Amino acid sequence: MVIEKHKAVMDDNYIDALKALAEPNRLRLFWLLVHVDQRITVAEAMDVTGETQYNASRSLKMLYKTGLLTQEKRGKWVYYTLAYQLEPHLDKLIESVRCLPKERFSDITTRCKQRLSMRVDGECMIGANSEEWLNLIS
Amino acid sequence: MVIEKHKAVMDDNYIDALKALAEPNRLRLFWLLVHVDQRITVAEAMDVTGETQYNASRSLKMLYKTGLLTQEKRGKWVYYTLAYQLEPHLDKLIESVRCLPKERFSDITTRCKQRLSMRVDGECMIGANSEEWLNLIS
DNA sequence: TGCATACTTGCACAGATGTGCATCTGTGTA
DNA sequence: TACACAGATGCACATCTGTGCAAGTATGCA
Repeated sequence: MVIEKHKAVMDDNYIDALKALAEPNRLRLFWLLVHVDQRITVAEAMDVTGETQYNASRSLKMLYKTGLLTQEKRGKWVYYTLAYQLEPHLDKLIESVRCLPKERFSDITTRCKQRLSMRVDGECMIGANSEEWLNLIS
Repeated sequence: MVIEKHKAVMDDNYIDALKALAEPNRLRLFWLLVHVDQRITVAEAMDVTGETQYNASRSLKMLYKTGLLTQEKRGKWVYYTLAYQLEPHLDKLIESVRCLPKERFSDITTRCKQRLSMRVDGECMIGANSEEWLNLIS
């Protein structure tokens, strides 16, 4: 029974990772984190993806819980980053996402670069839906 | 708009593959097809996994529709086989499944070998839940 | 041609999942 | 200490998904 439970837990982790990625918005967000090679805050994710605060927060949190992302709290900001040195099957899963055609995500890539350009010394300073951001993308 | 639609279709294919694998029973079945290096019929899948005819059929069909499996009809039997030479992101996805710890699937592996031993000249000859099969595993 | 068998599919229902709204927690700042 | 803001979470509801049941399709055999 203990073994059964252990198996179930291990299974669930991988299953949960697949489920987390099997949703277009989360896949886009994760693809971004795979390619941008940068930590990102919830507020930045909101601006880049155009999602609500709820969705951005939940999406990042979900990916974090599966082990695909790491979390780092800095003051009132929370940075999420692509995890490294994972188990082989999770590493391969990330590789799979990395291989997705870039053309699908060209819009999100541009917006992300714009948003990151608003950082100061590599730190996020401005919240979501700010005047500065709206001017930048208009 | 045409581009939008094209993007959606391409996305959906990968998304559907992730969804198809994000279900424990289908993941087990697919893992088996990745490792057994053999085509398999719905009836054999039923015996090996213990699933109903409905589930075995639907699971294989779903995996087939995502492109992860190929289908070959031979008389009244339908063989499903792992697909090769796929797009990079799908290939990596299969690699990911291949990397899953074998211990989780030791039971299903044993049963599959037993079931395949009932073949004649490499062909499936006996349906699901047969006397011969029930004797073999008892 | 009639029947058994292998597989697929439509239907109904229970459980899981995504989303908007509102609220709550935690942190920085005046 | 009071307030503003980043982020997390509970609730209600619509949608999606897995499953059992039963009927339908297709193939082989007598």
